[in-house]
Amino acid sequence: MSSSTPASAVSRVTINDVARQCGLSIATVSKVLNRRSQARIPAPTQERVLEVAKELGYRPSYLARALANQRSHTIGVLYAPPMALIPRGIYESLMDELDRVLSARGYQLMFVRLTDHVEQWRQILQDQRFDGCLVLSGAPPAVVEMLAGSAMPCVLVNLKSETPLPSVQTDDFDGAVQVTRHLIELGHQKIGYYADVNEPHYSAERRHAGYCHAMAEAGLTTMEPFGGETAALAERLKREPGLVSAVIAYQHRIAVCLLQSLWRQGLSVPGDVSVATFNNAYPVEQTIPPLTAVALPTVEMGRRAAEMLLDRVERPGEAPVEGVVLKERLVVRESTGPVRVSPHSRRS
Amino acid sequence: MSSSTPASAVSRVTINDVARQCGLSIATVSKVLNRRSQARIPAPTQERVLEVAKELGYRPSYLARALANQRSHTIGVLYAPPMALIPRGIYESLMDELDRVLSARGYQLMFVRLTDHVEQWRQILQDQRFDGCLVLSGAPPAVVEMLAGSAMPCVLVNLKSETPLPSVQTDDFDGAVQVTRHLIELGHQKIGYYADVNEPHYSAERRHAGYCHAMAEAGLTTMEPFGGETAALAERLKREPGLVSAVIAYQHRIAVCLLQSLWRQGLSVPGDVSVATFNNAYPVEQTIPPLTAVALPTVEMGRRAAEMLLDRVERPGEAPVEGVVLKERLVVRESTGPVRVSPHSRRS
DNA sequence: CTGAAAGCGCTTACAG
DNA sequence: CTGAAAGCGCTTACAG
Repeated sequence: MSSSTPASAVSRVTINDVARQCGLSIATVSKVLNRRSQARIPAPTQERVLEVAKELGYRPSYLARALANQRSHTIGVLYAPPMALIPRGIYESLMDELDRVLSARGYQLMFVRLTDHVEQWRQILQDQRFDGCLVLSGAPPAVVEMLAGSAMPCVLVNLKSETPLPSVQTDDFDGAVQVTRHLIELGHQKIGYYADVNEPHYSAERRHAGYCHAMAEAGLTTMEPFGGETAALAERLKREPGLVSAVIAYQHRIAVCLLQSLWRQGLSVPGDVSVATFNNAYPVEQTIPPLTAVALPTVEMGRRAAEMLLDRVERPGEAPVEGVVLKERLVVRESTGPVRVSPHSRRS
Repeated sequence: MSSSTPASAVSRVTINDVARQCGLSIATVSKVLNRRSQARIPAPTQERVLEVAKELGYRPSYLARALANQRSHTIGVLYAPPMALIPRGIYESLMDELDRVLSARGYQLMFVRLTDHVEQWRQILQDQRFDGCLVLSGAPPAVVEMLAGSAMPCVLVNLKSETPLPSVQTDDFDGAVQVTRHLIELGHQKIGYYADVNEPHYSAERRHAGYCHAMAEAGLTTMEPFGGETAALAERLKREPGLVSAVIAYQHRIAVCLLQSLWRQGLSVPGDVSVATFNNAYPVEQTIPPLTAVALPTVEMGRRAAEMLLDRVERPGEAPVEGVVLKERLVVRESTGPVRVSPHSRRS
């Protein structure tokens, strides 16, 4: 086998082989295989083509077909490391739904890592391999700008941009209001908010704003958000028992860490302090105790993003730029409970 | 804009535009752009081509290039749902490394869900879009068979097959021996093994065999593996305090559940029972207490798999079928501790 | 050093 | 109803 012949191309059967075997032209074979209704081809001919194609194990070349059609039926999914290849948590089910919807309509997903090497992805985004693309949160502004200036249909997923591009976002303000009200209803008055300093995502300010809104609405005083390491926060909560009786953590990963840090300090949840968070993603159900969390509508996000994108791909220029904002839903578990009269005085 | 013109194709600049602008043929432009060393093209000509290409924003078409070269520089990653789109835990860093190595060598990854709809993926695997593929554990035997019968270069990742195909696996037997010995050194004698009934993976028997081996080696009696729900197991451990002083769980997810179930029963870890597991993946470091776990060499798995595949893609027919088996490494944390003389008699 | 031409494997007006 | 031919955008012997 010569090194210039890819193994995958060995003795490949093409449309020519099928045509020859049938004694027909490739044009006719193509029409039969693509079920062009306007070309009325007699049933017997059709059957023969189908039969021969099957017999020969003919598979149309994706590359040739895409080139001729000027359409690849491939959608790019753009994401930025250091996020893991597939961003953790919420994206699992979102991706699954995206893939489900798109593959049902004949499209394939291709993932693109947005590395520092700008030329690499810029190339990929412009080399005709995608019919459209989905941009996940975390993508650098340069990507969004480039797409805004190009004709490539795209939808931003869980991402906000200055440039007007279609997007699917979540109502984090409302989610934050929901979880804060939940704590207030449990009798909490001193409720802290634990921000994630590493997160430039749009939800950061919306969640904090929602928390502030719900607190003000109930006539409660908002505190300066906590930050830094969970260990330091837990230690402080231990030292200052009356500081807060509940903490809302910006997202599930830091909430999980916080539970561990509180455990190390001997503080019980929700006995000494209630903990609630955002993102109803693994492992919030398996923590000790299970975490009360605001669930993002991940499946719906995936579905809407996929549909919006396909609309643009299949009817370019028709769909207006729209920003969909989906509601979140509170899932109450055991990490939040009624406030105690005397905050962990027992222990301290 | 006509609906027959994809938005992404609008006013696309091709090699013809560049050639015309330069007053050269497309052949020459192609040579310059591909840096064909044998064709000695004068520096001034080269510069002009490069300049014009840049000025026009020319990007070679992936489809045309791949079709002409009979090489797509795209690698398929085959995985099976119900596994999440990206299988959880260990695959995050494995995928990241795969992608890193492959993209450094000019290849892109494309993910393919192996759904029930067999024709769909069979099509994709044979339509010339991939130069090779990686098959992740969980893929149905039908996929492996098909690949074994085709000329497509492929490597099985963390997957065992009847058919002789190149693969990267882990030494789960040895990993199990390591963790069992660790518990034995801590003084444990009654060590249980908690199997995952839903897991047909090859590691299942190897891990159990390694456990049996280490137990026998120390002259200890192996018990029948536990199974079923973690809640039931925890309840049983509560009822029968002397049953075991340590449990090895088949994988991290069930270990995380087990910790929660033990907590519900009021059993302390490692005070009442030590817990160890496999897969040093999120969230084993954040659990209460942090889990002792056998780490799979995920980064090395990714690297080896990528390299083995590229060898086959770039020099077809040369590389022999090989099965690489990589060592695992024990990471000791707080969920395992010395055996207690009187097993949680305090409580029961 | 450069280019005309064939080829990669399809699709699609268009003409018969 | 069927097929010759042009076209999708490249690469690569081959000839000059």
